[in-house]
Amino acid sequence: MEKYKLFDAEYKFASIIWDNEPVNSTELVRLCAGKLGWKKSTTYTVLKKLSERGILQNKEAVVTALVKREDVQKYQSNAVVEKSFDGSLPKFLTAFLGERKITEQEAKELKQIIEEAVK
Amino acid sequence: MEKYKLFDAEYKFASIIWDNEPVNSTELVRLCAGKLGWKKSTTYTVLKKLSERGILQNKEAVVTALVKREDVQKYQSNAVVEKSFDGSLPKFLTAFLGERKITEQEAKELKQIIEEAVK
DNA sequence: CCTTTAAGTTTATCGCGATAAACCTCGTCT
DNA sequence: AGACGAGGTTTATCGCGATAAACTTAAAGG
Repeated sequence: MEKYKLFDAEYKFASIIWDNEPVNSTELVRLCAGKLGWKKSTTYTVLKKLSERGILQNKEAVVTALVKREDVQKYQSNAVVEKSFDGSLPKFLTAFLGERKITEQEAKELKQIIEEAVK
Repeated sequence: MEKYKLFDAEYKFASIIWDNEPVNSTELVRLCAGKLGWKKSTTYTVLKKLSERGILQNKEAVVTALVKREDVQKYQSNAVVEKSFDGSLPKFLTAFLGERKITEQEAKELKQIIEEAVK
């Protein structure tokens, strides 16, 4: 879904909402000022845009998300693998791990996630 | 390495070089025209910029890469995981797989890559 | 009433990535 | 000599994402 594509600033913004929803809009302005250094107008501008795109919602000063963080993350992860790794997860994994070493414990966790997907 | 950060257009461009190096610069102009729809000047402009950044090299009309595709991919994969998944590979994998199902064969390949990294 | 503050919209500004136009130098071919 | 193509640089243009200034409206409180 193209709908889930968020730009960097938008994603950071949405993250704050996911972490705090439901959140009052004025409170959100305060949060964004603190965490992103944004002015009030910036917060409202971005909020409005994302609302128009059906990502967020602002009803009577109560802001909530209409799409799940997981769905956006899913889109993002797919997009990178698609764009830079020919859509190949193995290629991605190989690149990511590189010479980096992981512990037995971490490996176990990863393998479990993979098992889960084999169904 | 911050040096490995390539923008979208730059990455596509570099990919063409990785796929064809060493490549004559005029030939590269032809390739970019075909694959990216670029004008000659665009190719040279980007080529020069990436050369100044030590990513590529253009010596006597012969273009080669100074950094490995793998290193750039490694940077990119790390960047996404960092930016959108708190640096957690498991989180990334979970998001990527979602409800998607993979075959036994694919799972085996992935697990092998993981094994490789356990050292 | 008058001020203050919450809540929100409309309309810029600005930097930068993406792309190209225009121009230049040299060698070679006719 | 003049044309032509290879090889390349310098200097725009342009769209867009990021951010904000300025203004508005409405409710609350003294």
